[in-house]
Amino acid sequence: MFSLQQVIYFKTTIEKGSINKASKELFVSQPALTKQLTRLEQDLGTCLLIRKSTGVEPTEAGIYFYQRACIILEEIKQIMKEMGRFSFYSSLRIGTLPSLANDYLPSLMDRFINKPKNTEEINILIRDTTQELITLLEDRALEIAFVQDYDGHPIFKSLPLFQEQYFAILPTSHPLGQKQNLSFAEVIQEKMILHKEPCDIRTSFQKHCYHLGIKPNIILELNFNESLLPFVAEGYGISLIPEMSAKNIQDTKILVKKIDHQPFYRKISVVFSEQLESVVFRLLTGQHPIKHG
Amino acid sequence: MFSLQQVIYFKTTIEKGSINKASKELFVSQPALTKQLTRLEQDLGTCLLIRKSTGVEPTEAGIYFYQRACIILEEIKQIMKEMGRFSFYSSLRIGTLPSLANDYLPSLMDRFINKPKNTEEINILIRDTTQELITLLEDRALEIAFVQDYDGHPIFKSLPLFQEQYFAILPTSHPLGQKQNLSFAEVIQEKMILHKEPCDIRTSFQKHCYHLGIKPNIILELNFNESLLPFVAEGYGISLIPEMSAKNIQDTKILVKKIDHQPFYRKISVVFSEQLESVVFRLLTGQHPIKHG
DNA sequence: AGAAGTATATAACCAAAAGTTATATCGAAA
DNA sequence: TTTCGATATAACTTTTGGTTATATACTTCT
Repeated sequence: MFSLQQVIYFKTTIEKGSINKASKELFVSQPALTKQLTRLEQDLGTCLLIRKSTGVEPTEAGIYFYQRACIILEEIKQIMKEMGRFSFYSSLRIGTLPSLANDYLPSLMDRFINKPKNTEEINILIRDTTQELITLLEDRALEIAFVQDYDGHPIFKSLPLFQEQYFAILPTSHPLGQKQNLSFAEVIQEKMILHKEPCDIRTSFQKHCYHLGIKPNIILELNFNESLLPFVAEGYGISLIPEMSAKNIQDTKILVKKIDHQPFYRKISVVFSEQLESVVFRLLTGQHPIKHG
Repeated sequence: MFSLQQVIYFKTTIEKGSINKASKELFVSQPALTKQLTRLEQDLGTCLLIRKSTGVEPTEAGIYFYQRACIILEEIKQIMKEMGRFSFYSSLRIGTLPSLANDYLPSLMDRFINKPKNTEEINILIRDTTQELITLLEDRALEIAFVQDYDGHPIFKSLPLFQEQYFAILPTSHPLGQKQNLSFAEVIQEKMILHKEPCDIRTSFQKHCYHLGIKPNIILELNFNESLLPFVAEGYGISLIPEMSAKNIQDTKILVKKIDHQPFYRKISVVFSEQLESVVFRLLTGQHPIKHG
């Protein structure tokens, strides 16, 4: 009997029109995918794909199987979701980045917890980097993680939540303080203060700079337990923080400026193991699925 | 993601009401089944089965999943069948027992081959025992086998075709020749001639005797390349042959007698690999599925 | 109550399946 | 032709599913 995994592999391959591309999407190597597709064809006793040097296209049998497979997979997805209401996860461990822990996450939690029958015990764990949170998920020390700039994982599901821009923070005395808004180009010509690796802001900042072909001028690198703010306030240089965190800055020695042109932003996603899809759904919408029977 | 196999395992377990019983039906060990069921529960994030010392019963979630699973599995079965019309099996290797090779199988073949578009090349292979045929299936030297007294296999599908009685053959001079019909009890008190192991007739004959608590009196054991008939004709003893073969006996020195009470019979089945279900369907019904598109 | 009989769970181990990297092959386009 | 993008194959490793042996727990029978 063929496996569901093979069917998913096949579906993706058809949709991408290429074993190569599909293997990337599926987070497996191209030979692994080739092998599974061959096995599926053997199991069904038919040829499903015509292999060309430009990619693959389905045979008549392939088209037929694809159509049926899509329906089945859709049904299964549905069942998985439905099963969520019987979930035995009575306590939830949620991980988050520090910047989301103050406002965003608590507001979600409120809606979630106040619903009747949601008697789950919820533990919130804060970690400085996306990487750390993913590792905790992998170790099953977490069920759900709120992370940034996430680009997929072989075993977890994810849902993009929102984007937000980074803001520049500078000392009040700084010449750029005169301007209403700044551009990214202006910002990176200044002396920058950033945290050392691993650091999500730093990673995406460097990616952004590389993309624009500019080399930033980092003059100070802090450990994660040190706050950027005092160094900026003291005039060592300028730095970047997410909009959310920017809103909370009270320090009168620091100016917060929006970056207008070539905006530099982060994407927030929620990542979770497959069987928790329905719990995440509830968390995000505040809806409680009806229990039947 | 859970696998289809796990779903099949779960379905069987529910239907049998016992992991133990289901494991026998599925041809796997009880711990293997236990493990897969546990994994399925983990994958779905729910408890599906209540384990008792009398067996298992489904939880609310289990009942729900069972219902959905049945539908999905039915659909998949359907798809497998449908895929058969694209099958790349253009030549078929069919194995059979000698007793079926003369009349029964050729009559099937005629109907099959004469259908238009059935241009398959068909090879018939004759082997003396069911065991040999199953081994050839396992080695993929055959696609389909016609066997007797078959009781399931972990990887092949099968379909019972018909039953037929064994007849007694005796020398014309034999005292029992007077009677119209014989009983099994009468037969086994006589001196018996049988083929040596492995031999399907012998195996089921001994099982039947054991079941009735009688010990047969075997006075002569032949190799498979030797025919029973001359020995019976010469009066060494009596023997048993299937009805089909009995009908073909011309020898005037041999009498064929039906066994009336405690009838002793064999079950003929066709065994085949999963993806050939639709071909077997065609073979047995003479119908040719319509090709679409 | 104690013993026997079922049923499921766990442990240790083994074989088969699925994954990986490195490399070959093949056709299309430059 | 050469290069590039795509699939196939080979050799190897890891993971999964399977096996036997054994433990544990609940009925049932004497």
